[in-house]
Amino acid sequence: MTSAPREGRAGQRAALDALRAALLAGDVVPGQRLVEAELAETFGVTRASMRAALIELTSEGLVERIPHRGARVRVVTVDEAVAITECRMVLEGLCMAKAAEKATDDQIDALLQLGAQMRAAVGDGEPMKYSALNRELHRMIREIAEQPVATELLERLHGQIVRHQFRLALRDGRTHVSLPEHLAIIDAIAHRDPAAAEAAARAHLHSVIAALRETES
Amino acid sequence: MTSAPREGRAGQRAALDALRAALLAGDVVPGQRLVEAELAETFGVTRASMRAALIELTSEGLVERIPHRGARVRVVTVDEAVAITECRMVLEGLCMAKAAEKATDDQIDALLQLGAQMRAAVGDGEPMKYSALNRELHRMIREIAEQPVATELLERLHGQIVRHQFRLALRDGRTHVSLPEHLAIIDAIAHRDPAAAEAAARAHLHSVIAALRETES
DNA sequence: GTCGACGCGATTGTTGACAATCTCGTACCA
DNA sequence: TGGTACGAGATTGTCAACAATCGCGTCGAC
Repeated sequence: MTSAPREGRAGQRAALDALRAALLAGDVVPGQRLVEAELAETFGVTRASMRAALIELTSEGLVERIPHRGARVRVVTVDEAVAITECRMVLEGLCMAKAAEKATDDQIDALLQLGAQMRAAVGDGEPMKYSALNRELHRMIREIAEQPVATELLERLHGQIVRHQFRLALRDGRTHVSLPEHLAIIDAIAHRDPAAAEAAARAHLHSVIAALRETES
Repeated sequence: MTSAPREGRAGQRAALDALRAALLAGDVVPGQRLVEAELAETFGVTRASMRAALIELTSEGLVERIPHRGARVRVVTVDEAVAITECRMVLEGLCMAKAAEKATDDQIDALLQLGAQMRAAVGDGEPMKYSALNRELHRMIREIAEQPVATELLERLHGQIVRHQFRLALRDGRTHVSLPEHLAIIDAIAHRDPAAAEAAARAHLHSVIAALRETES
């Protein structure tokens, strides 16, 4: 269990990972105040360690810190989520173009297999499984692309909008829109066509942006 | 002067800004050790404040911190600089496309005027002035694009490669390659052509990447 | 009755001291 | 002579107490 508080030892790292996990899992609601002393006791570390963790999470964009007024869970508006997704769009496009250039035959086989699993998950009406496969697909593509900078940026940006992503995934019929877009990406990489891969990535995230905008009624 | 050490007051922010300025200005050589106590005394803040600043600068990618072994100025290899520039390429492309969509007549006038100044600076053989105008151009475009997320990412990435940028700017004839690329970007935005603006941005940074690669002999 | 000043409780920011860990030079041994 | 164990010094990580600041409720004046 990562939630087991370890007294003192490696306090900062423990506090950082524990709080980040809690934020990404949605255990704390956006806008909620994050009082240093309170969190420190919860996670079994000292206030200094928790303070360092909060500073780092602020840099990651998960937490908002105002001088002398404390930290809160950062609230990401729909407009910000759109801006973030626009950045993800071009960065994913870069990764997928590079993946199309670099993919080995084995890696392409793995991608095709993953695509088949995703198709099956949608056919069987298993959105949670589809979502997990989706994450695995993106992770695998980033691994193939070998673009560490883009990978880090994408992971950071992803962390900021997990809440919105989650809400999107719940929408009915979302998987039926998403699936062919992902299959198109896999197809383009399988054909080693960087331009098509980038275009497919952009088309996919354009669709995500449109869906995001629909939620702001 | 921002470099004047203010005792105690707003220690963390002061330490952060002071050290970041020193790193960006190249006052400390890459790989150099950054001892907390030493820096704290230099900048007139406490060790805790300097520690917080180092954590934040680590997240910004300017500093490398190893547990129990201290912090050092991060060294960015040419390969990393290329990867960073690839990311900048797609993000700048996004900004310029958006700028082409959103630019007002006044803003286009300002861009054209800046372009004329840049042309003049190159003609007069003033690379430092050209470099300053260059930065101003990119800043202005980001302002027009109104894409805060991309802007922040670009500034962060830029900070990591100032040293390489600086070395590039010194190369003879670099401005004569760079100028027409920038003028093409301005032209595309002035014509409100997002696709052309993005293509011009990419062409420019492709050229920067090629120049970077040439430096790794 | 409304507006502004004051003070209290809560929370963050800072300080100095202490403990844990690492680096590097030195001595010892095969 | 080469290699390993040891220890001193330096540096980071941790801790608890103290000072500064902020939000908010209360009180008083007009």
